[in-house]
Amino acid sequence: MPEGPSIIILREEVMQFEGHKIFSASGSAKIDMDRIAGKKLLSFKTWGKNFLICFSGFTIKIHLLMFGVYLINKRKKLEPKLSLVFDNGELNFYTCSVKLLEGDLNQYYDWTADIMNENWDSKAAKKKLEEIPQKMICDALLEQDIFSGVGNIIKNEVLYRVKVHPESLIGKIPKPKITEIIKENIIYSFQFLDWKRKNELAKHWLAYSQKTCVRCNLPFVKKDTGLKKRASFFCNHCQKLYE
DNA sequence: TATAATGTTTGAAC
DNA sequence: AGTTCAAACATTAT
Repeated sequence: MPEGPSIIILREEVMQFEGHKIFSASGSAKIDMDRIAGKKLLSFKTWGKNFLICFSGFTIKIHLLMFGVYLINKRKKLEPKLSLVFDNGELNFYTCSVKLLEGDLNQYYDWTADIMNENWDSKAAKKKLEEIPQKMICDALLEQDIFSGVGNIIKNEVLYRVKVHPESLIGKIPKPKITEIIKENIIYSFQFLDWKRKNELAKHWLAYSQKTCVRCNLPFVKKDTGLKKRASFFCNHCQKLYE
C-alpha cells in the first residue's frame, strides 16, 4: 500500500486529530499503551514511509510495511495493532509495525534523506551514491538512508523515464545521468502524490507491472534484480545498461 | 487454491 | 567480523 507519497496523504487525512487529547490507546502492538492514554497529541510527521505520532518526550512510529491499513472513525473485525480514541473520533492501524521512540526525533532521522521533505538534499544523495559505485542502481533507489520514501513503483517508473537499466552499476553511470535520476525521482514522487490523490495512480504507469514498452513496442522484461531481489520491469532496448 | 504484491527486520549461515 | 540470505510478519486480489 505505501510509498512515501501515500504517507503524506495519510498525514493529511488525520490532521483533524492534531492537538487533541488521547482518551484511550489500545491494540496488539507490544508497546506501553499507558504512555499514550491521557496525553496530548502534539503533531503528525512523516519520514519516507514512516508515519510519526509525536508526543512530548516520545514518538510512536508506524510503518505500514506491505499490507498496512488505517481507518479513520471506522473499525475492522480484526483487532487493531494500535487504536487511538480522541474526543473527536478515532484512528485505527492494522497489519503494521508499531514502535515507541524515546526522546528527540532528530536523533533517529536524517530529514535531508526524505524525498518528500522540505529539507531534501539532492547533493547529499549524490554524495552517498558516490560511496557505493559497485552497487546496482535498482538497489540504491530502494535504500531508505539515501532515498527515504522510494519504493518499488517509484524505482521502476524513474528508471524507465531516464532510460537506465536497473542493473546498471552506479560507478559506471555518467555523472549527469546520476543527477538526472535523482531529479526524476523527486519529480515522479510528487506526480505520484498528485495522481494518488485523484485515485488514478496506476493509470499513469509506464513501467511498473507493464507488459510492453510504449516507446518501442517490444515486450518488457520482468526480473528480480539486485541484492534486494525486488521486481524490476524494464525494456532491454530502451534502457541502457551501464556495466 | 496457489501465487504475488507499493516492505522491513531479524538472526542464522557462510 | 562482515556479508548474505531466508524467514517471519500478515492481507487481499487474481
